[in-house]
Amino acid sequence: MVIVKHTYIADLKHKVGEEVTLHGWVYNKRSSGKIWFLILRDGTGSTQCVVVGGQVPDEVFDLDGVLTQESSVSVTGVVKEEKRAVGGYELEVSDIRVHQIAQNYPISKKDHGTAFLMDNRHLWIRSKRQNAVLKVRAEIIRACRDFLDSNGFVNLDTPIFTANACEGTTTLFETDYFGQKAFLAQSGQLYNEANIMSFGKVYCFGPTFRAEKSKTRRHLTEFWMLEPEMAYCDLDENMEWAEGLICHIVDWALHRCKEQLDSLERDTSQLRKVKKPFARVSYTDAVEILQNSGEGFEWGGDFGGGHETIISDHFDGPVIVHRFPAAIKAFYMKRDPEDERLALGMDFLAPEGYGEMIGGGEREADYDTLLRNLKQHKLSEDAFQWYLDLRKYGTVPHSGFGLGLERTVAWICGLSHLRETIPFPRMIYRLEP
RNA sequence: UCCGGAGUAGCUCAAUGGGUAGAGCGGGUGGCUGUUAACCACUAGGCUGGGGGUUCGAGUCCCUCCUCCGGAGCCA
Repeated sequence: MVIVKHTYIADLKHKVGEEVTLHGWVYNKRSSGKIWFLILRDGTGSTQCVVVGGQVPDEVFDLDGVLTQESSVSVTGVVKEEKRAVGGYELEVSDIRVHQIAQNYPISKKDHGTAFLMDNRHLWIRSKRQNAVLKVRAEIIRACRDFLDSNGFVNLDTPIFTANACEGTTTLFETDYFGQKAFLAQSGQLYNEANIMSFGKVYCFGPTFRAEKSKTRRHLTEFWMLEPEMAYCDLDENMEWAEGLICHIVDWALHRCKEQLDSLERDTSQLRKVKKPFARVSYTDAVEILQNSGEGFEWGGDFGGGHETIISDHFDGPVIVHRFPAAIKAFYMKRDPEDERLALGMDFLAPEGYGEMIGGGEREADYDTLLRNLKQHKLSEDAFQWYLDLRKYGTVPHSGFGLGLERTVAWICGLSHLRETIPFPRMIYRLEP
């Protein structure tokens, strides 16, 4: 069913010669005495509206001196093809209806600092650039769901209030749950592992919370994570799913977000190079790459952002790193049967220095081994009783991963900071607006 | 928590070796019939982040606190 309530700026090219009414906000205004120009934006784009003295009632013409940036107006006029207008079309105004005159809009047409813009995030999202980024975000979400939905995955969302830490290591936000301690979820994975035993392939997609006091452009305290989980799936197949998902996202964005990526001046040649199969490198070989590049890196450590960049630059494209030292990975990761020191984990590193987008791996499916790992990590056996149950009643090899949505948006859009990839970012020093 | 950097008009930034705080944008007033972050003229707007110190004199030098930005660690 299609509901058409009114005309949008994006549709003007199909309305040449017709009289339409646009509903939007004043983006800019230029006056030249007996003629003035109103740049209107409506969320789908912006267009120039021309107001000519003598061709409209005086009270409409006099709005030149009244309208301010971001005032809300409905503009009626005939659509005209016009080379002089940005976008190629303009509206010959016959009437303007004012909804409200905006007062002292704080964001001007000139440059602003990020601190000021973040304080005015509720207004900043109206800008063309933020509109483009957030549109790409919405399309990437569609791409993720489209890929999984059309590949037999069932979307089952997992709780945000949880009683326990999933990995024990990272800091969690604590809340009061009717007198009991509760934590905000940092992953839905453990619940996904229960769900796959009913549905085979599932995914959850929602906000997750990390109370780490990270202070970098690559971290938010609240971010969205897509987490697929598959029964009867080993590490190799897991990597193929991750690869397929990334390719689908990139493809989708290149086709459906052309206009947005153009306006963000994203060089898409790098994105076009993202093709299957991705390079795969073991942790051990990656360490060798680091050492050969002159980094004093020792086997057993975790990669930092700089290390990831060196590794992905070495492959000039996307790369999946696999089989990490078990000591630096979570208790639920399956050990490599060929080398007990290793865990069957994998990270997907995006090119151009964007680093880790995906982290995941094959899960430990054996009851006794999992119990031993729990104890080694000094986690409470009681709290994980239900999780251990999954290994008692028809356990199977299974794998999954988590994709950081905001990091993916930043990479696709070519942004240097995650704060622009979500409407209202939450960071260590940013809880408002 | 550690290491850098920055706080001056509503916003973005200037201010030579301490010596009367300026510009652009935005606001206000006026002008202009095709403007493209339009332009031109005039105009209002300041406890230089807070506190203390040195000095005849501090935006500038010293101490201290606060806030923000970038990076490290941790991670998606």
